[in-house]
Order: sequence, then C-alpha cells, then structure tokens
Amino acid sequence: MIVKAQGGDTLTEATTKALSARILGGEFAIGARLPSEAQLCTAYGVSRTVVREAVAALRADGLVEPRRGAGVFVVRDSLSVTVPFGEIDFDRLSSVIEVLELRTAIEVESARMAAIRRSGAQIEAIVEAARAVTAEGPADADFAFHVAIAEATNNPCFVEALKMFGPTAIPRKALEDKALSGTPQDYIAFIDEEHQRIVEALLDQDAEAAARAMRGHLEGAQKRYRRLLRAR
Amino acid sequence: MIVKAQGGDTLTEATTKALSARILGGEFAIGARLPSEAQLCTAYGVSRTVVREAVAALRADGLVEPRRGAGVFVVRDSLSVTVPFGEIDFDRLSSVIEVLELRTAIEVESARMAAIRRSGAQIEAIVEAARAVTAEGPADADFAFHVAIAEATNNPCFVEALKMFGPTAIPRKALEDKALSGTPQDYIAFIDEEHQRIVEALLDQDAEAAARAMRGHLEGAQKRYRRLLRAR
DNA sequence: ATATCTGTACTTGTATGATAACTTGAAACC
DNA sequence: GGTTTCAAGTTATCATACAAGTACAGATAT
Repeated sequence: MIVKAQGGDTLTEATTKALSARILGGEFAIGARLPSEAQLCTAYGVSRTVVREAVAALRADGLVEPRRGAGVFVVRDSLSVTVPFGEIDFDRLSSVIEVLELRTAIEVESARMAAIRRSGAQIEAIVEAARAVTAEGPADADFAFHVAIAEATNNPCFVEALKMFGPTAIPRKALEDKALSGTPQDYIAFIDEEHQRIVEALLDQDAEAAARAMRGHLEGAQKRYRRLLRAR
Repeated sequence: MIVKAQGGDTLTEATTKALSARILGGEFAIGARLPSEAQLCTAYGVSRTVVREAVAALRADGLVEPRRGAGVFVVRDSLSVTVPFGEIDFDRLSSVIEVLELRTAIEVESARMAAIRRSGAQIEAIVEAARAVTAEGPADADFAFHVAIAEATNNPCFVEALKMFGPTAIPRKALEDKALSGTPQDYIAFIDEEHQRIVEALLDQDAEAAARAMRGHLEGAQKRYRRLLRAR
C-alpha cells in the first residue's frame, strides 16, 4: 500500500494519516510494536525522512512512543479514545454521570456569572427559552435554555464548553426516566419548576441563589440517572 | 543557544521543547514566521533532521503551519493558551481571563469533589505536589498540583478537562507578574500559602472549605491578570 | 545445569548533501 | 504604470552514512 500526497496534503501528512488510521483502527493494540522504519518505508513507498516525521507527529499526539534500539510502540489505541474530549466514551454508562458532573461544575458557575453579567436582552432570551421547554417539551429546548444562560456570562468559553457536551447529555436520556417519575407531563412540569427557580434568581441578579438553583437542577439529573443505573 | 539532550530526552525532544517555549512564551506572535530551518540548525547546533522533526511535532500540536517555499508560521501563541477547544476565538486579549474563568468553574467543583472522594494515596500525591511547587518553583509543578486534585475526584472527565487547558494557563505568565507582586520568592511563598489552605481543607474532607480555597486561589490569578492588562 | 558474559543483527537517533517544488520580491521589459 | 521574468530563499523529499541503544542467541564460566 503506497501512500500518495492528495488534496494539498504533503507526503508526510498522508503517511501520518495512514499510520494513525491503522493504529486507531485497532490493527495495533497498546504495547504493540509498529513495523520498523525501514519496513514502513518500503510498505508506503516513501523515504525514511517522511516516515520519521510521521512518527514524530504521532508521538506528539501521544499515540506512539519510539524507543531507540527497540522500535516504535503504541501507547494509545482505538479503545482509549478519551482524549479529544469532543468524543467522550459515552458507551460506558457511568461516563454519562461523569460528564454530568463536569457539566454541573461549568453550569453552576455559568449561572452565578450570568446572574451578575446578564444584559436585558440576554435575560429575555433565557425567559423565552424556558417558555419553549414548556411548550415544545424538553428534547432540544432544554439544551437551548442552558446555552442561553451560558451566553449571558458573556464569556464565550462557557458556551463553547457547554456545546461540547451537546444536547445528548441530559434530555434525550432523561426521557426514559418517565417510567420512574410518572408521565411525561409530570416530568415537564417538574423540570419547568426547576427552571423557574433558576430564572427568578437570574432576574434578581442573585448570584448565589442562581448557583444553588442550577446545582439543584443538575444534581437532580445526576440522581435520576443513578437511579436508572441501579434499576438495571 | 545550543540545545543539549538532557534527562532521557532526545535531541529532537529538547529542540521541540525549546521551540515551543519560545512560541508559547510570546516571542513569535500569531502569523509570525519562524527562522528558516537552516537558521534554526545553526542557532540550536543541530542537524536539519532534528529541526524538521521538531517542527513536525509542533505542527501535530497545531502550534505552527509550515508552508513550502515560504516558511514556518505560527498559528497559535501564548495568549491562545494551548486549548484545542473547538474553535474559540482566542485572538482577543481578554481570552486568557475567559479561559481562567472556565477553569475556575471546573477546579472549584474539582476541589469540592476531591475533598469527599479522595483516597489516602491521592491526598498523599496532592501533598507531595504542593511540596514540589515550593521546591521547584511554580513552572510546571503548579499545574501538576491542580491535576493531582482533579485526579482525586475519581472522575476522569475533570482530569481531561483540566489537561485541555495545559500548564500554560497560569504559571508561566504569572511569573511576569513578579514586577507587580514583588520578587519571585515572595510570589512562590504567596502561592504556597494558598495551596496550603486548599490542602488542609482536603485533609479535613471539608468540601465547602476546599471549594472556597480553590476559588480564592484562581480568582486571585484572575485579578493579577486583570491588573496586568490594565498596566499595558 | 545454571548463570553470566559477549557478540551480532536489528532498531532508532543524528548528520550531511543533493534535488525538486514552491514562494516571494525585485529587476527588467514593454 | 503594469506585466513578465528571474533569482534567491524556503520547505519537501530522497539517499547514504554512522552513532547509539536493544534484544536475543550462543559461548563461556561457575
């Protein structure tokens, strides 16, 4: 299999991608040794310079670790993805709770800051978002509500961080919750009450109350989730 | 300035670190061109192979972008604080503070959870990390201290989130702070005192005290940063 | 028989020189 | 003034050579 530079890529980039694909694709397990540089050269039809720079790139990404005299060894593979963080391993059930805990950290502070910094337009957007949850159900509207609050911090980092988790974290899953908490109607009413507490604190510009309300809201979600786990 | 391989590092690694330090240290702004490979070779006293592999590593980290025929250009610098965080616009000066605010959110909760969940081994690691800051200075040791606390949450998400910011966020820049806060010695002693407050709360398993101490620590950093901005 | 030493083949690390492909800016030209 | 051309400089790639380290087989000593 000979790599060719395509689409503006250099040979080195193409080789890097090819190699990383093989590693992340599972061809090499953690601890496995890659073919030697010489073998990779003939396999990919490139010079040693190219192979070495590709390996250097993989090393910088923490994918492999070359050991002089011994070979190049894989230190991370498809199963230990964790790192890009955009794609947290949601397969593990517990990881949902772990993400929820991190999200709680960010959103509690988000609410605290929003209470102080929010503009008039921003609080209006928040109130409107809360209304939408009642009207349309929690599916995506709930996430929009949380994003509206993050935006009211006037710190784009909070918005980015929140969006990184995506709407998947709570609502969609939480809906399976209805078997435990009663009908969907009850569930929406319940969520709505928690949202109202947050909105009022933001209206009052009461930072601590906002933080408390948000913490209650999200820790509630955590609890419901844990209950789901136990129910299995 | 000639780099030498030290501490198990290869020449390439040493060169990579030296170069990345210069970039993150602010010597090259975004869009600036690095010295040519030939110049870097003579400057660091290494072969072109080494320089090229170092650049390949920086490229993999998204720090620079080589353009054939033109040169190697910086695409991220000290003020964009390492964060591969989606595509946040870190160009604006205030972004350091924004990142710091997000980090505060995460770390305050991190301290709170660590106080409750920490194991015996974990608290030992934290104490040891605090000692290292005193001994070696804040450079990288400070970040290790914060990571140790994140690990004591037993929630890998917190560790990942923290590592995303990287060690650059506070310490390196905060050192420039010495002009404002007195000698480096004073600065270390000051930081150390704040760390001790956090450690004691964690030892006592006092979640709220840990959260307060951590908040004070990081909001202090924010304040020092804001002062730096105003001083411009 | 076991343990230790040694050598050899293989591997990565570094240096050097050559050529190709490309960019950029200035000089020459119309 | 605007366009073309060219030369110098830059990265990309290749090839070769040697240094330095590892690992394993086989010899050697105990």
